[in-house]
Amino acid sequence: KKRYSKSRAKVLNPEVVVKIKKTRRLKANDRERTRMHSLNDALDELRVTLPTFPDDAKLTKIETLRFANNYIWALSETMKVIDL
DNA sequence: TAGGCCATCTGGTCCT
DNA sequence: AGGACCAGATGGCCTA
Repeated sequence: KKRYSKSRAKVLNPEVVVKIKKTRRLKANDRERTRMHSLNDALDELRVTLPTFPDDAKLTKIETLRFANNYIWALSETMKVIDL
């Protein structure tokens, strides 16, 4: 006697499978978009921390990261001097 | 118009 | 299993 009635591997209409895959992808895309937006928000917060002239063009992502790195380095050097 | 920047989609891998 | 993270691909927009 076979009893797959409770089998997890339900045989689904292939048309339905395609539909499920599509909706999963769309959902994943949506999450990915949200994730990238939050990354960009963090980058924006970092930008306002950095000292720039008001009429300067907005720093690009890579510029922001490099500048931040450089700025932190400069500040820590300053601290070293102060500590002397 | 070539090159840089960016947003988005996608499939693979890792993590919970 | 499903979500998070990641890197590559693609296409749009801008400007030197």
